[in-house]
Amino acid sequence: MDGAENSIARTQRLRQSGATKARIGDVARAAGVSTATVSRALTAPGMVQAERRERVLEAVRALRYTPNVAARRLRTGASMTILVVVPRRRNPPFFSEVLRGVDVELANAGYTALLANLDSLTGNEGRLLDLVYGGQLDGAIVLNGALPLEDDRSILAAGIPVVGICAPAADVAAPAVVIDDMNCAMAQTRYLIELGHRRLLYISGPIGYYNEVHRYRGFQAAAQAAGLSDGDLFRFEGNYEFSSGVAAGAAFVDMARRPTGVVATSDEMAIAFMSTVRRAGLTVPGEVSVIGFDGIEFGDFVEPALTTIRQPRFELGSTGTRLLLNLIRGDAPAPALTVLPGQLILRASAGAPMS
Amino acid sequence: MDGAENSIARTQRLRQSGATKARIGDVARAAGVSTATVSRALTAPGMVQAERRERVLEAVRALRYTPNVAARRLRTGASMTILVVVPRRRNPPFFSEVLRGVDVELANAGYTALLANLDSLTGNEGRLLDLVYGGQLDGAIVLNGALPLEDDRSILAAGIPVVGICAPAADVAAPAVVIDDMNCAMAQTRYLIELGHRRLLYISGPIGYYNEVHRYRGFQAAAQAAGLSDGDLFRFEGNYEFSSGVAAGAAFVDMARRPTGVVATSDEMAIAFMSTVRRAGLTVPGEVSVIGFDGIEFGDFVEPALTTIRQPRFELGSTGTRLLLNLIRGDAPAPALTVLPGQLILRASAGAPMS
DNA sequence: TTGTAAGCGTTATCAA
DNA sequence: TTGATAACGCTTACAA
Repeated sequence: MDGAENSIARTQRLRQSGATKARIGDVARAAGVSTATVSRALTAPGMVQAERRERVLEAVRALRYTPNVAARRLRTGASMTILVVVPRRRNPPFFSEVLRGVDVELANAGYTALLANLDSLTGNEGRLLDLVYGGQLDGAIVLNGALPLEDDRSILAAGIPVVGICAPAADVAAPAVVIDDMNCAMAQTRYLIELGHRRLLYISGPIGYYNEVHRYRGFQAAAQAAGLSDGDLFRFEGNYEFSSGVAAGAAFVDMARRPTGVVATSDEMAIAFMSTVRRAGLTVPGEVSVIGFDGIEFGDFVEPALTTIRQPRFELGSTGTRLLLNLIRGDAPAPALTVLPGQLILRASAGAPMS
Repeated sequence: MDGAENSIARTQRLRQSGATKARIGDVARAAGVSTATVSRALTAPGMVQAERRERVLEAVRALRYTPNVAARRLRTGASMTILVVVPRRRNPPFFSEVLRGVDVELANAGYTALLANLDSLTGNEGRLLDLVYGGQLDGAIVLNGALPLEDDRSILAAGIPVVGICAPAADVAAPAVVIDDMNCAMAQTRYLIELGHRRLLYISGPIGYYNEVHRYRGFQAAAQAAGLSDGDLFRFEGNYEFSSGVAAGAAFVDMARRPTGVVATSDEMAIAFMSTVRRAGLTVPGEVSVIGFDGIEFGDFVEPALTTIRQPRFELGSTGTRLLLNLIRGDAPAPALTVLPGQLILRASAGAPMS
């Protein structure tokens, strides 16, 4: 409220002192046309006679006129702004690249991204929902399934188009662009098995969530297909972050009969795991082979270089964004699920088990 | 009372069937007050009689009313939105934490962050400036000195408050929050010198930019203070990214008389450098000691763990943001430069030189 | 193709 | 404390 009053007071002062911002009427007067013509010259140039259009544009330049966005939005009802909901601080190298895909695509289409870190959102969901319900958002991109929610309001109930990237938005019939989690996890697991590993540790993401459900399913499927017994399969619950890799590594070192192969569901966990067990005196891939998931660049600079699954991070972002823009335009009905493939990257952290 | 409730019920039914969004007039009618009272009840509750306020709030809930943001902005002239200009894709682990500081602080104050990746901005600066000049931005935070600019428009000319974080915004008299670059670089260098290194390689950031200028100055000052000769000091031009570390490492391996100590101006470069020279057969810190700059978490998981300078990343973000909010409120005149200290983190990548 | 004028949904002013 | 009402600056019927 303070802000509002100050702002108005300030504007008035500016006006009085002559440092006024040009408005459409000023341009109209300067160009000797009506405000309607100015508006058209700027938003639908084809509808204005060339000569007049020139006069208008010249006046615009001369007065340094920029249309007031709030007024335009109020009048048109479109905000050209997209809400991007980002998961807490997890895995910056991964998400930053996805975001770049989102950002580039949005910018190309003339949209602006409003970034909502789910972190700072805690207790602040309301503010965001005010924006959505306040008509200031044309759509939303949800990067990790988690949506801002209040007792009786949700982004979806607001009726704006939503697209999930990396995972479907929670409990929602919104289209999503995801990686082929299950097959990627199968590829990870199969690779270790083909190297000769028969006893495996799987370091999971938060259990119950979309990605984890599918990846674990892939892990199990590959293990079963190879005839591994349940007694040779272990699952350590992680959260994709370094700390989980450290914890898994510590637990691993203490195991009586250690697995020889480790399937991690994020590169961070894989990297922290390797570092931890190596410091405890184990060799990688000698005593334990490790395969990661994500394909962040760091994987190439750790010791040993990380064998992993590369996700098409940029494409996840850009593809999802294009989908949303189509939705907003009311174009084609989007497919419920767009699945992008991952790619196995062979480096040094996985090899044949010592016999 | 009865009348009000009936009225509410009726309106609610109408809305639900008509799928219209409630407006302030609907609430006013339902509560039996004027729109002015509704507005006050929501933005300045103290100015409304308790009993009436209750009636209004009840109607708001019943109608699921959320004020239209565009209208409010148009009327008040305040957008409660801050532009955050982020450098290209560089060093996600570093900037993501700075951004978290920004985001948390902004959210606390009820502001929303508009993220502009300088990457996608290329050729799109105009769009952003339209927003600024269109009155949709109350302030700007610039994360790396680079500002969107057009022939005749710039964020600063628009007259909104600007704050630089990590580096002062280019060519501008805007306040900034930075780390103590020079002293940190001196601390890096001095540490290597105290370990016994007399021949040093400095891997720079992009030459000419604020941080690099000051860090290099610190490097030189420490070297001179220790009486190192110019012939024993080398500078490799980098850009803070992995690729520079790789290039520096390759060049290093080829040197005839190699330095024994390496001062890197980013952790990514330090990490990539270590990895590169190790793969070429050199030992770290045996044959070459390396010290990084930033303090990202990855540094703890590489081999050997990276000795480095830790920047207070979150605080850089939050401090700068508080500064901006003060500026917007018109509070105290901000200091031109707020300098935060770094911290030397001792790990394993630097040791005494082999004699 | 152009101009006139009616809103878009708020909040601030002013009078009561 | 409250209500009527005039902006805020733009776009778009509608009429010419």
